[in-house]
Amino acid sequence: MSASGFNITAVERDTGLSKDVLRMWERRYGFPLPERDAHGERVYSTAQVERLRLIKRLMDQGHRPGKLVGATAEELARLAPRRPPAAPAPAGAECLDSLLDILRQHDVPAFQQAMQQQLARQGLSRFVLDTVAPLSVLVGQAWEEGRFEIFEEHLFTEQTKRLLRQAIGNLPPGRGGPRIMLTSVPEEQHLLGLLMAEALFALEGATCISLGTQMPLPDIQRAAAAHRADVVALSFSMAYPSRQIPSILLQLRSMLPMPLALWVGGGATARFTAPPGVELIPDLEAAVTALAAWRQRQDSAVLLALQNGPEAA
Amino acid sequence: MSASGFNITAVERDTGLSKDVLRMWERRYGFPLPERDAHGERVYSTAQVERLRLIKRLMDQGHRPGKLVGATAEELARLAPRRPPAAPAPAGAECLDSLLDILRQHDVPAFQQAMQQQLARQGLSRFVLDTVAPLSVLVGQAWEEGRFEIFEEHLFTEQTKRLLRQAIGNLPPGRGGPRIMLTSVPEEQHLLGLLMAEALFALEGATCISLGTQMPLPDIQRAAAAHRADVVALSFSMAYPSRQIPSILLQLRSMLPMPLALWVGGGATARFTAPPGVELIPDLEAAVTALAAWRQRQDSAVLLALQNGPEAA
DNA sequence: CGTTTTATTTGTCCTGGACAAAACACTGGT
DNA sequence: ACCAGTGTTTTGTCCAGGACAAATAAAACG
Repeated sequence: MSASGFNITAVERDTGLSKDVLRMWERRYGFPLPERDAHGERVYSTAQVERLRLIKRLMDQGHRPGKLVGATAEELARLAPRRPPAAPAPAGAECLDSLLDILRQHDVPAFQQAMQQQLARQGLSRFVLDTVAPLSVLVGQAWEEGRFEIFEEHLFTEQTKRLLRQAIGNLPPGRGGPRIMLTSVPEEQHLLGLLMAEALFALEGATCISLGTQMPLPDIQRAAAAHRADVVALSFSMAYPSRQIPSILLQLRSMLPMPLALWVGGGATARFTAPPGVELIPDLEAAVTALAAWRQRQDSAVLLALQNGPEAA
Repeated sequence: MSASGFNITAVERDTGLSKDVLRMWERRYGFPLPERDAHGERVYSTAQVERLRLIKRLMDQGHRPGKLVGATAEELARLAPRRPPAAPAPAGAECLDSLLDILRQHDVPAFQQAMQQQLARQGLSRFVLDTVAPLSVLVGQAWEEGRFEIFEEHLFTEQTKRLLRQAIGNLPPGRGGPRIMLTSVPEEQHLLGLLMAEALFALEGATCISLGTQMPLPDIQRAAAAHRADVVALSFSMAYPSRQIPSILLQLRSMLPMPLALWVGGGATARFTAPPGVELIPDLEAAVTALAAWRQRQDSAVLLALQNGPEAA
């Protein structure tokens, strides 16, 4: 229908490739070669944007752009993710598939009810680990492969956020453990991962302070001080440009006092190495582990202080 | 602590000013004039970033950059927001002020509890109209005037979203009335207004389908069809560039079948006129009115159909 | 006084050059 | 055969300065 074209800003937004990269590829590889409007500005076709999105996805899986711009059908064959052999979720696969089916039928009440049921059956912890997490991966894959519309993905995200928030709200307000501040950096708007982590942390009795997404670094610093946080937990989704992450973490690390822990999770964690002083949380199980480790460290520190000089307190 | 400098990407991230703008200002106004590293790349100081953030905030209030880069103390005086003379909320002001105070003290449990209490006292409808709506205006103003940090505003938004979603979830699932699909266009990420509207609609027994924010226009079209929506409700926040809104609405209107109503609300509604076939919802009271009007129209249409030819059904 | 026309301000896009960091390919030693 | 070190290619980001259009303010006009 819409024969409309995309300008370079729109393409940057829709593909996650920066303007500089788009122009560079055009210069070096001759793709994409957009039309120009009356004023000489680039106008990308829908097909080009589609293809760029595919290329970006393959790059996120570890391929290199130079190899991707040539050829066309072979890419589909090469679709095999290079980085993670990624064993598909084994257990409860039928159940997840049936949830996907409900989504595809746009039956909101049925989806809500099925999820509620699943939550009641599994309990919040297993529900997060065994249902929400793998389901969100499946939805992401389905969308990337064109089997899902954007609005179906949005619907899943919105309904699931709702459910998780409600479940978290029903927990007794955490008073103990570390004070964990959860947020994400600017340009990173995915909240679902943070909510899943928060659910698990709250279940363990930690005090969670949820600031939503897109917090500028200086504000993270100020917020951590204002809330007397022991831990700052960040999430970087699969889509976030992983190249920029280490420098962001380095900078944030230098802005925060050392005793404050910095935990980083999300789909992007597979694609970079953490600077010193930053703990990588590759998956949700690791989040629980990190929490336990923090507490143990804390306990032994207290013990040590008592041994060395009880009067110091 | 951090004697570190910011590179241009970090400044873009933390201030919201694009690299192009930063270089342009340097060329035109001579500010900011960052140091250069060994390789000739810009290195901004913390003070410069702070100042840029202040300038950005004032610009969002309607000031122009040319006037802001000169002078230093006068800006603090000029802090007065230029856009809205904005009559302050009259009724229940003390209560709102006390909520603001709690926020300023970063006491999350106390805020949650106070809001819960307020909700129980007022009921959902009045709570939305008399507490959440004016409070979000106040928070917005406080942020613009520098009396609130960004993270305080985010905290308010996040906690309030949580509360509203929970309250909506506790309502009986709407089965009747129009089927209302709520979402926003790309670049518009504010959800709170949509949630407030959803709460009111759900209270009236309408069926709400919430897709979250940032839905591309073609997907709105497809989603409306898939969900058999009677109404598409969009929200444009104060911050959205109002110039672009009419053309977006015109385009969307042409994509949707005519019997489907298109309702548009949010802070931006004061600054543009609606194209034909689009209903403007300037505030939340109007949302309830629009719903009642839709139903009445529907009823009389049914009645008319019955009078003219009952067998047509 | 309200509306149209002109001037100024301001942001975004463009080209093409340069360089560093990462990924890869190759070497020689144990 | 495996590993460490070195050279080469790939790839992304930054820079400068020019151009222009969209947004805003100022001026002219009815």
